[in-house]
Amino acid sequence: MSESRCAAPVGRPRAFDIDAALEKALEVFWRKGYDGTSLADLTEAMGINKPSLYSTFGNKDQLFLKAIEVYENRPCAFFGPALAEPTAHQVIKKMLYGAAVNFADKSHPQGCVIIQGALSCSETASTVKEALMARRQEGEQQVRDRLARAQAEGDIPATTNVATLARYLGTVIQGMAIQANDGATPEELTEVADLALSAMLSIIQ
Amino acid sequence: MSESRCAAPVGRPRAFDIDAALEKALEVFWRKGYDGTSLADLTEAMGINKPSLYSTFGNKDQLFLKAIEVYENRPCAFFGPALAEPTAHQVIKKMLYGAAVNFADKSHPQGCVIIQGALSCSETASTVKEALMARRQEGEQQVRDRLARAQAEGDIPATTNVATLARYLGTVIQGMAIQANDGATPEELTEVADLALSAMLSIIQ
DNA sequence: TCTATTTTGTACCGATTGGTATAGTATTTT
DNA sequence: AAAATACTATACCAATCGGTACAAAATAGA
Repeated sequence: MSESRCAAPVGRPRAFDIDAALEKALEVFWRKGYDGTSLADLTEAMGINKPSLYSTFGNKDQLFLKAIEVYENRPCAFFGPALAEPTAHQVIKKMLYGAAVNFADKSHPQGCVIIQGALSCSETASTVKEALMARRQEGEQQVRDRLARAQAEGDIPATTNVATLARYLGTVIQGMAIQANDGATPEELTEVADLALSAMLSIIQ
Repeated sequence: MSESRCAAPVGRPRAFDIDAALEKALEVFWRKGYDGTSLADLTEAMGINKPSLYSTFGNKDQLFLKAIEVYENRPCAFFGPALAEPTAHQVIKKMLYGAAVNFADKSHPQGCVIIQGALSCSETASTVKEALMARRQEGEQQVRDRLARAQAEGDIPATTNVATLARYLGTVIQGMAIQANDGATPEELTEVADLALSAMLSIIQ
């Protein structure tokens, strides 16, 4: 009758909290990017030493990938709920305002780690670069699918090109990440969101 | 009667063309970012060795700054002419379509080195990061000033907030840089530009 | 208490980082 | 031809890079 999980493990107990350490790692990657983050940066921020890091998380690449999973579930948790809104109008609105407020939030690094974590980078970062690119494209795909559903439901005119609409939404959100990096406030980004929203509403009626 | 310039200099002549070497350096920085680019990357691409690089360009920081000057004058030469257009409508249009075509141009790295060259980066890159941030903000300031002039000339309604309009334009252009990095084609970015343009036109009449 | 097991801290690995000293070479000036 | 000057090539520097070997330490089960 082996314990399914959470059994007291044999051996010396881990002296740190995996999730808390991951959040620290995320913050460093978010602020400095993959190339700009050293193992020393990570171990210092996480409060652990290199053997613990490697035995727990694999290597720098895998730690980065686990950190951005935390990012998607915690700091950037506006995306999924926005998609689940009942109307296209509300989906778009929640997404734009969510990004505006979240990207400029001063309680963590500004912008979005999925956008800026490994944009222009070395060859050694190509794995994580491609992972981030894939996530961005998947996000846009999800928006496209959601808008196509709205179109099928009669929520968006049949003449509207939802692919272009989704790409436009992605573009504005990605631009807001850069703006947040340059110090834009939540209020300033919300004004941008207002403008983008009215543009999209004029198209989906 | 000292020659004012271009006199045959004394000593062993330089074996490479400074401007051509700068263009090669720009391409590497553009593709890999400041942190992701090593001195070895640079010397290989430029076809020179390190002492030549250091005696001619100073150091990695200064080489980067000189490379982005080349960028502004050559590959990214749509910005200045767009500002010089006679009407706000034409300024905005030229800028959006210029970015759309330029950022996705496959004859050089995609996107914009001023946006992606040192976004999230190490502390050693903070000098160039701040230089890039300043250029972005100056660019937005120039757009804002140009739109304010258009407003004074009656080209834009007095009720329009030109600061928000300029920030929105900057946001869309910065977002298009990310889209270009993700493989968006000139046509796809032009569709985004179409949408952004119609949104702005509906505001400036 | 003893053994098995796991994590921790230190110390280390070769490779690479940005940057430079030095000697040799190619040119202009005298 | 000789001297002065400036660039090039090699070889090197300390520091840091990502990653690991190894032994001490801390726990569970017997």
